[in-house]
Amino acid sequence: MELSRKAEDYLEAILNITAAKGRARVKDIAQALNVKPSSVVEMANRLSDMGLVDYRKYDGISLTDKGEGIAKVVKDRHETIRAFLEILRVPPRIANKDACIMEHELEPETIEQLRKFVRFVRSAPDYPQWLQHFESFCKTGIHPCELDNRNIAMLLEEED
Amino acid sequence: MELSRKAEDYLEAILNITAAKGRARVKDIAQALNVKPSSVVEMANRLSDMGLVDYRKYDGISLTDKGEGIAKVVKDRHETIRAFLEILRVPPRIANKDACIMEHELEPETIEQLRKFVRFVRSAPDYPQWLQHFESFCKTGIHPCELDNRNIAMLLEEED
DNA sequence: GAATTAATTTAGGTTGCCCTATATATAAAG
DNA sequence: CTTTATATATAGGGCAACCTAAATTAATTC
Repeated sequence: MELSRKAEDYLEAILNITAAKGRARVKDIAQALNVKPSSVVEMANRLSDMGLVDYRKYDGISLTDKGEGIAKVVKDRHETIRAFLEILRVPPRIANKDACIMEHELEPETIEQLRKFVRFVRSAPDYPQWLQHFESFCKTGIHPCELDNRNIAMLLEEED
Repeated sequence: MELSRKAEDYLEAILNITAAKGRARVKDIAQALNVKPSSVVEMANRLSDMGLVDYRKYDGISLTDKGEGIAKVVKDRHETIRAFLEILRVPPRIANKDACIMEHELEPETIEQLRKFVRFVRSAPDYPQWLQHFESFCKTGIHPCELDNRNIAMLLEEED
């Protein structure tokens, strides 16, 4: 009973739309996933057969408990990956888009390491120095720690 | 002329097999990608139509210059992602597997940030302290920097 | 409440990627 | 050089996701 990427995308979209608008209509789902309404109907039937959504014609789509459970796991993965990419200074819109792509099929071990990394950065008492270094590395291509004592001495001299 | 994930996988496999064994035979490619030989033949024809491989029946498959160029870009992405996941302490086999999954479709900006991150870590003069901290965080769930002076004082007292 | 507009559903088709079973070509062994 | 084994190729299907066009139902407006 392996769930496809796309099926996960649909579940996540339904969860988000339901949270935002109370009810997930075919049109909204189609818009969110950039597909045609007929494709949504097709998937709705498939998900309904799997017991993951309740789908009655002309009356929107809602998650079953089982479907909601899965959707929340998917969404949580998504959030982790998005946060992680933003730590790496991927622009927010791209981070979100790529999280959509990465969130499926990665091994649990990998997701877990991403999760730990996010927690690690967030649990630091101050804004981590290495992250500041990473930022300046992104801009200059130079690792601040490469500047050894001699370089620092030179820099100080220049300040005269 | 968008190239599909799978097509990229085939190109990368052909590059690797050619490097290792001199010539990429249908059987080897099938084995590398876990598909049946007939699937390889089908894709070989498609890639040949696109001008990415030279394919003559019963005589193996080789990359054209164009195909080799693409394959090398794909392989480079793969290596970047694999290295990156290993920095995050994802076990090597899983890192490699998940790199296969991630290497397609991520935005160039995201790949670029991963690349920078890998370079950043590698260009550090010493083994980065924050990485040591991340490792102990993975084991203990505690961020070493959370231990402020008081905690350190307590720890020192215990050493008496 | 009849007519129009919008949303949804159905029917039928396409593409990518995979498969099995069968046929054919090449390589190895007798 | 013929037989056998291995590798490759072809034919014919299947399935997931998508599409367009046509039909149907629901909602809105007059």
